[in-house]
Amino acid sequence: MPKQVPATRPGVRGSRSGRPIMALLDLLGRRWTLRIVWELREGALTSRALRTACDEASPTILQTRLTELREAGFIELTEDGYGLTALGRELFQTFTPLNRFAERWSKR
Amino acid sequence: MPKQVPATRPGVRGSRSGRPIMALLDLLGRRWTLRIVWELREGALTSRALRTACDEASPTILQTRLTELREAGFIELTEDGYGLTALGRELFQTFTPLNRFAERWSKR
DNA sequence: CTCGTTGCTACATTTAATGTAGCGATACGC
DNA sequence: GCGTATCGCTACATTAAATGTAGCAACGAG
Repeated sequence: MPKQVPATRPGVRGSRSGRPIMALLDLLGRRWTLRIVWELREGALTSRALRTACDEASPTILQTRLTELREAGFIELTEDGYGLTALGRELFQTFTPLNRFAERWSKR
Repeated sequence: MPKQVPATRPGVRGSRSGRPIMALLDLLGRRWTLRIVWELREGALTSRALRTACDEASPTILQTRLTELREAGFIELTEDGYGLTALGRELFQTFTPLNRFAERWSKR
């Protein structure tokens, strides 16, 4: 009996509730997803540069996440490499405050 | 050769860069973590109620995440069940805009 | 043609998550 | 006292996901 699987959007769990936030939280709550968006914040990176930026994460999972993020419309492959779409930049900005928060959190 | 493992804070990867945001992104980028914080947004839940809210996620992983989130100082176990700490509520608020964004995203 | 880099994939190994069951502790009514 | 119901939490076998290594085809530069 699959648990989170039956998604209405391919590969995105939690969609069955009809609450988009669940699908989004599920997508972002996969390993490296947040990190990828974060690393692309200042401009496009080639897939290999991105891999380096992501602590040499395995190309397998990086590719998987890149595909998911592309299907979600957050990133795109341009001639400069992978970059955030307008939507992706919007997404990034919604958790920009996280950076400031992380600084305070680390000092707790 | 362990990849993300050598954390300075137990169980939190990405800390070696010294950038707190990496440790935070890593912690939040684990399955169910974001969801748990989300589900506790309106008040404490017992572990079983939380499990129900989280689509019957397995108690094993829920317990793991709850422990991690407690060590991170985001949640605590009170007499009402698990609830967000002051820090946890702060964290939640940093990605509150995500909800509004998710609505727009789902209509793309 | 050769060399280097791109995006991307195969595949075996290792790690994480799932699903089911059940523990001890606490609190109820009986 | 005796059920019995819930709490937080754990054991453990199964299944799914991530890792690490290697290498592909395609393109451009020299």
